[in-house]
Amino acid sequence: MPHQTFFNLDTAKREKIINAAIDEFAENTLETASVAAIVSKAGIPRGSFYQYFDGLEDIYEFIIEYIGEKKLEYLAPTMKKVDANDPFDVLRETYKTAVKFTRDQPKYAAITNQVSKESENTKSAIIKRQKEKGRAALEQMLKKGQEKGFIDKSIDIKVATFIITASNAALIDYTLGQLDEKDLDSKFDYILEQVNQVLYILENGLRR
Amino acid sequence: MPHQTFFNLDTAKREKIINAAIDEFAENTLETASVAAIVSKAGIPRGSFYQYFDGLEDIYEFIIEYIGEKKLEYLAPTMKKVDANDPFDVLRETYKTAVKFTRDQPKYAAITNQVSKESENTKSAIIKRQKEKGRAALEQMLKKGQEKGFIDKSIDIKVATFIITASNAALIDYTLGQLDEKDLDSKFDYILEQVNQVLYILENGLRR
Amino acid sequence: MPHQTFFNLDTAKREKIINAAIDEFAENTLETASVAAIVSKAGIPRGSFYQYFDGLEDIYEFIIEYIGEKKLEYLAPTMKKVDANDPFDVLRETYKTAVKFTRDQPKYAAITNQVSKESENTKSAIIKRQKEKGRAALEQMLKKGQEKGFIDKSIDIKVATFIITASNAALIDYTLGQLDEKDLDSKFDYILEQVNQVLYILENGLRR
Amino acid sequence: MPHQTFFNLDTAKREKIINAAIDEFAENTLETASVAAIVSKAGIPRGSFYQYFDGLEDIYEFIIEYIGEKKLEYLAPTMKKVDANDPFDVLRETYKTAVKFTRDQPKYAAITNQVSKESENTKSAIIKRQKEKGRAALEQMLKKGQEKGFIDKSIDIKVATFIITASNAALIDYTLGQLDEKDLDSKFDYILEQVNQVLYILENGLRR
DNA sequence: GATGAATGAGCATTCATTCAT
DNA sequence: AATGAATGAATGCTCATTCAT
Repeated sequence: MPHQTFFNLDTAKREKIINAAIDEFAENTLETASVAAIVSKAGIPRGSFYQYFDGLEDIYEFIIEYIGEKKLEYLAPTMKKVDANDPFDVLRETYKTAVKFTRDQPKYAAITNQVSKESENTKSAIIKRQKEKGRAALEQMLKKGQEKGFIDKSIDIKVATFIITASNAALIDYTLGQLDEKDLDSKFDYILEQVNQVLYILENGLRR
Repeated sequence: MPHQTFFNLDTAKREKIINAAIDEFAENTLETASVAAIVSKAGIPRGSFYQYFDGLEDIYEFIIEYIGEKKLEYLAPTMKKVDANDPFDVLRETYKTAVKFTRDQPKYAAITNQVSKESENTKSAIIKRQKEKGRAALEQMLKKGQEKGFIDKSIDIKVATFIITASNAALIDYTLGQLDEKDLDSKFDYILEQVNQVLYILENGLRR
Repeated sequence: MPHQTFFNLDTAKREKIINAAIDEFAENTLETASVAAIVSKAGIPRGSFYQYFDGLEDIYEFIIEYIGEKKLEYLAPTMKKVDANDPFDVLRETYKTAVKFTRDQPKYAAITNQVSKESENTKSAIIKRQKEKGRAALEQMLKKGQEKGFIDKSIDIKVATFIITASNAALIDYTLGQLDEKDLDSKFDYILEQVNQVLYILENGLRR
Repeated sequence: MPHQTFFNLDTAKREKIINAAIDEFAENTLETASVAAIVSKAGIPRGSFYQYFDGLEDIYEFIIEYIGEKKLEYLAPTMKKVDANDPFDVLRETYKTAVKFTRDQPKYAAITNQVSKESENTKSAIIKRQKEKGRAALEQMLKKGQEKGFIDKSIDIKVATFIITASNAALIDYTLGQLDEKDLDSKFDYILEQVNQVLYILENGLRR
């Protein structure tokens, strides 16, 4: 966890540091990222960095958490609609929102993407928790759908969550790769079309 | 690509080097792996390494290819059965075989697993090709299934391949994490059960 | 020398700082001690430290002097008995008292011990003075013993002081090492026995 | 222990490194010495240093051992004379030789001096061993003297060794301090005079 | 006077790669 | 072709001290 000193900083400076770190972690894993790059991007002295953080891992975990919250905030309104709707419609919309998030915040998505690729048996408690959080939100949604009779009762919701999570992560990764390029808008439509097809299969697979 | 000098080596020495590299890459990504560790494990002089390879990336790509072939050899017999059978039975068996491969050759599987996590827009042509190869084999299988009327005609086979690949990669990752532990056999059965549930959903989703 | 600000502090705070410094210097030399550790142990802000002291060396010298006084207070009553007694009995008792001091105040002794190891040509005036003080007290005692005819007249008292100081410092060091352990009491008796043997030799060497 | 690579170096280079290290350790403790200073003095690249040694501690221990041997070589001829002579004559000569060593090789002596000041309960096995070696040589000498009836039978030789070692170390330290200055020769004579007085006391203390 | 953040020099260490033998 | 030493850039991190509030 960052030291109190970090939270005492004025917002502008804190954001400069956060953005520098996001830049670095969007382009690097924890292993290839460097403190040197972050302090240089943020324009702060090396020593200050260590007054705010324990080290690279510390800021990494902070950023993971920070981005995780942003993504959840982005997706939550959509996912909440499950109470009043067919869960497959909500799922479809959620997928779309996730793809939009990737388009609008590619750096954030790149980091989220890394987390999703982290091995299930990672040592980092924060990454574990973050992965769990994402899964939990989806699981909750599916459970409700099953209770309301939309989803085949014989299906283990944990397994369903597993497949959807995996498919979604793969889609995000695919999207990130595509969106590097320029003709962003046509690509975007094409991706949403693919999303629909993925959902067509999953819906068939799950629906009662 | 390794230099000719590497292929001129007698088999024993070449394998010593290959095994050392496999050991290293099973426990490390390209970024965290080190030439130092490989030459030390292989017991060859540092200079020799550079006489055989251009550098770390060079041997990495060689190993990726090497392992990819091994895995394909392992899976091919199962996948070929598609000509005479219900493709879902074959898919089920293929999943099982993939999980067995993970159990029997955890180092190989760990490396394969890394490849599957490599971003779609990786710069490495070899990794791209390797990922493509795996996908192609599966796609071929599904296409046949669709032609024979087992799979819903309206489904885009590329998308189906996408979901199955993603689900499978996630399963392998999950399996690798579990198989670290001791009560291997009971774990193994449990994993196969999960595989069946995943397949139940996918089958429902795809079958005509 | 500490600034006036330090002496203006209320006793409780001043002692908190002194104790923190004693802790640090008991486990470290000047070179390995750190301001960081002292302020952390004392629970005072970094900036305050520099308002009280010029730096590490400043507080070090203050502590050396502080401890030196404590030790002298501890030993003085014993050493003063020389007026009415055989100086060798007093010397014997002084050695014992020094060993007791080590047992009762191991931190103080550890610091004293460091001073005694400081090179004769140290640059620090305070350490020089402190070493000199200890020597002077002993020299005074021996001189009286020689005047009263207990000590061989042909012996240079400075040289006698030299040997006794060296032997005593070595004994204290030895004692500190032993007293780390648990069976303190039996160790303690053993050490006093060694002290007696050292004194047997010195007495033979010095007595008329 | 230094790596084999270090011993493979040609003598000139190896000695350049040894001398650089001796320079550094003569003026510093292990804590204040730096790899940076050694490589700069030796004129070798930073990386080479780590190809020869594990780190600062490694070269430190090597130097301690190296110097220890040099000193023993220097003193051994003198100490061996004990077989045919009064041990007190030999002790006197040994002290003189030790002082000469200090004058002739002040850097070596400075390092030896540091070792002698190392706490009895040091963690370094090499320092422990080195201290023990010095003690053992002296103890051997005294034991022979006692057997031949020169030394009081009731004296514990270990204790005698203890006092002599302590006195000698203090003398060396004193000598090093004095020899910094210029009028080396007159100082030297003065020191030898002090040595004689120390020995006068010790001889009285020990002789039968 | 109290505070605690800012600063950047300094350190040990690792590493891939080159090069001389 | 084999060898293994040479190289120096790069990294994470600590620290005493200064400075602004």
